[in-house]
Order: sequence, then C-alpha cells, then structure tokens
Amino acid sequence: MNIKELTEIIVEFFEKLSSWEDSVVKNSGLTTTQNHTIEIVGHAGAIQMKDLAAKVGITTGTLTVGIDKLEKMELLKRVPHEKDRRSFLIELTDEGKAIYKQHHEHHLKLTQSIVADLSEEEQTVFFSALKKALEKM
Amino acid sequence: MNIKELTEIIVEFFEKLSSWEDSVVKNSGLTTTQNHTIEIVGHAGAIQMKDLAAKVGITTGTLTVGIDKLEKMELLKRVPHEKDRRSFLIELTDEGKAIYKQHHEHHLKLTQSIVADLSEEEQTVFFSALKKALEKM
DNA sequence: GTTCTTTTGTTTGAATTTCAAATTATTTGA
DNA sequence: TCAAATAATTTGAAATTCAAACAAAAGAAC
Repeated sequence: MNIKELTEIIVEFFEKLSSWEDSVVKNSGLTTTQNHTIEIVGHAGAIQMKDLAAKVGITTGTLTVGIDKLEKMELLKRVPHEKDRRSFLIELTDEGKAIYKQHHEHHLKLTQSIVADLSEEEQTVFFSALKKALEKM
Repeated sequence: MNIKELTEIIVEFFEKLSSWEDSVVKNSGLTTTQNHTIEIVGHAGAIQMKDLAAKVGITTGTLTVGIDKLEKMELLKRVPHEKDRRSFLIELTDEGKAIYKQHHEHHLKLTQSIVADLSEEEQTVFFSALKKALEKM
C-alpha cells in the first residue's frame, strides 16, 4: 500500500468530516466550542472542569465563562463534587441530552450513507481497521 | 455491520485526529485558522480570497486580516489575478511551503503508525473504503 | 458605448472568545 | 498543624470574528 496516497485520503476524509461538522453545528445555533463541549460531556458523562477543559483544548478560565453561558441556556449544569468541595461535575440537562442525541442522529445518517456502498465484508474490515488505528493514536 | 458501533468509531477517530492535529499545531506557533489556511493553500495551490475563505469557513473580511498577518510572516503572498484586477491569487512562499511540507511529514508518520498493524489486504480495503466514503460526503 | 447590477476584496466598529496571571477555597502531604 | 499543590473563578488585555458599509472592477442589458 502506498503510504502517501493513504495519507492523502485520511487527510481528505478528516477535512470533509470537519466541514460537515462545521455546517451541522452552524445550523444548530451553537458555536463550535459549545458544541464540542456538549459532545464531550455527552460522550464522557459527568466530568470535572479541569478534565473537560483539557479535552476541549481550552484553559479552565475560558471554560468557566463557557459553562456559565451553557448553564444559562440550560443545556448543562454544575453538580457539586461529592468528595472535593473545590470541584464540580458537569452534566447535561435533559435539553442538553436532546441536543446531543439529535447531533448523534446526524452522525448516524452520515455513517449510513458512507457505508451504503460497501459490501458487508468491506464494512467489517473498515470497522476493524479504524479500531486498530484508534489504539495507535 | 452495526451502524451504531461504526458511528461511534468514526466519531472517536475524528475526535482523536482533531486532538492530534491541535497538539501538532500548537507546537508550530500558528493558530488553528492560520494552519488551516496554509494547509488549504498547500493542497489546492494558488487560490482566490473568496474561495479560500469558503474553504476555511470564515468571511472574506476575516480572511483579509488573516492573510495580512500571514503575508507579514512571509508564509504566503498575494499575487494579482491575471484576468480579474479585483482579485488575487494566494500562494505559499518557500517558507510557507516548508511549513506545509513539515506538517505533511507529521501526517505521514501518523499514517505509518496507523497502518503498521494492518495486513496488506486490510490496508487495501481500508483505503478503498475511505475513498468510497469520500465520494458520499 | 452607457448604465445598472453583481462580484471581489477591504475597512470599520462592535461583539465574542480566548489567554495568562492573580485570587479564593479546599485538599494533600510533610 | 502548616506549607504546598490543586480546582475553579475573576480580571484585564489581546486576538479573532462577524456583519455591514465601502471602493473598484467586471458583467449584463439595453
């Protein structure tokens, strides 16, 4: 297999997925960072500020402001940490969960359209290749 | 093939690639948008402001400021459009090309490590699956 | 060829986002 | 018990972004 060609394809795949994500997000009325935040909380579940900031790729100071806003929008909430009174766990509200789910539906549709042209065997290999790739990253 | 599982994996793959890209970019001293701009010009070659803005996902006003800065950093340059005196073509300078190449090297290394665990046949299927997927996006 | 409309890129002013550093409250560990 | 480290917030300043207004040039209609 030609590594250069494969790299090109991976980069293109990433680029297209990014634009797709961008356009989906723009229609949702949320900013990229807000959407990213909800995605991470939705996927990871209750999570501390500092860990969330690291995952989103911003400082905790910036996150504080961002969470203030999302809390006002009632998409997520701060829940006091049981064992550490300095800390909070960030969780999605019902409305936040709904938005997360809706976004996930978009992803499902995209996957379906991606997969439609692949044979059952190709799908299986594609799946396991991605899985192995993930372990390396 | 289970669509939900596959979707999960694709999203995770995308997430990891994003963080990887973020960390690579942060070490380069460029902002995400600046890097994105250079990536697109590097990949697409000489390109007009309006097309570049669309690809980066920003307005032309924002791009004007961004290109001003990158031009001062001597990473790219405005070249007058031959047939349309309103317009410019944006091109990478030698230094810009070097940065683009360097970034591409990082991608090559990542691909190599991703592919290392796949059999020749898996690689081929992975490649063609990605290719087919691209057409659907 | 002249006029009207559209397109291309720039400028402007305001809003938003972000960060680094200082601050507060709490936990950890010596 | 007390000093150091950690979690989150606040602050002030810088950077990024957008929408809208603008100038210059191209294209269309007549």
